[in-house]
Amino acid sequence: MREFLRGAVRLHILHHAAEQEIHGAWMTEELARHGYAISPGTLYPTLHRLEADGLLVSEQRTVDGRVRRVYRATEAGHAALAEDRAALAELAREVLPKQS
Amino acid sequence: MREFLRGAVRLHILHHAAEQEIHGAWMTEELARHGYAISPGTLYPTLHRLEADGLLVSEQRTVDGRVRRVYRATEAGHAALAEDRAALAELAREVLPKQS
DNA sequence: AATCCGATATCGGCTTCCGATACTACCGGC
DNA sequence: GCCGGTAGTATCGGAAGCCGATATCGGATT
Repeated sequence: MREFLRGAVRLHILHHAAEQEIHGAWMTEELARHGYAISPGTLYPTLHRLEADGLLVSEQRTVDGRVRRVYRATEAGHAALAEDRAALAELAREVLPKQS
Repeated sequence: MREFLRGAVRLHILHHAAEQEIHGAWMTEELARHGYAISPGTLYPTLHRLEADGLLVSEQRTVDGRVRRVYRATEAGHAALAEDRAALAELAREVLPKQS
């Protein structure tokens, strides 16, 4: 059984897409940097889903002669991020002992 | 797409099973109290999985003439709880702004 | 012994996961 | 201007998980 990886990935994506443009490969690295190994078979469908749900918008862009699909959070994406953060904070309050 | 409900449920279960005996119906209420609506079709398989993974042990017990299956966390369950808490804390540190 | 009730278990259809593989577009070398 | 390399994205297919609905179970009540 996997822990809350799914939610963590979603949160990270929204978190970063809310303040800068992201793209799949970069997101993969960023997540790996935080210890989350995500396979392309999970990441790309997740991005597509977030876009289909209206939380992200994407645009094809060419950078250094490479084609990328860059994403940014929509207004709804920002709202969803805020909600998720609140849920996370509450969860932390509930099951985390005292605290830093 | 669902947020980190799955992980939250797991965490809550381990959290409570680590300090007292729990049973399915009670856990359902407790989760509902915190805003998590979980269906029996999710909860019971989850409990079974946690037990199959050696994180919980169960025992049939009769309380007030009602049969319950009560669960407690094993040693491995406590360890898993600690890990999950650490992961949660790190996630919170990463994506939560400053602090409450 | 029939019924009720709290509690647990299972079923079926759907969504999601994720490793592997394929595709696309651009590059440099020659 | 073809060829292999490479970065990045997409898809496929089997397995796992989700969850509403329904079934089952065991003790209590009458």
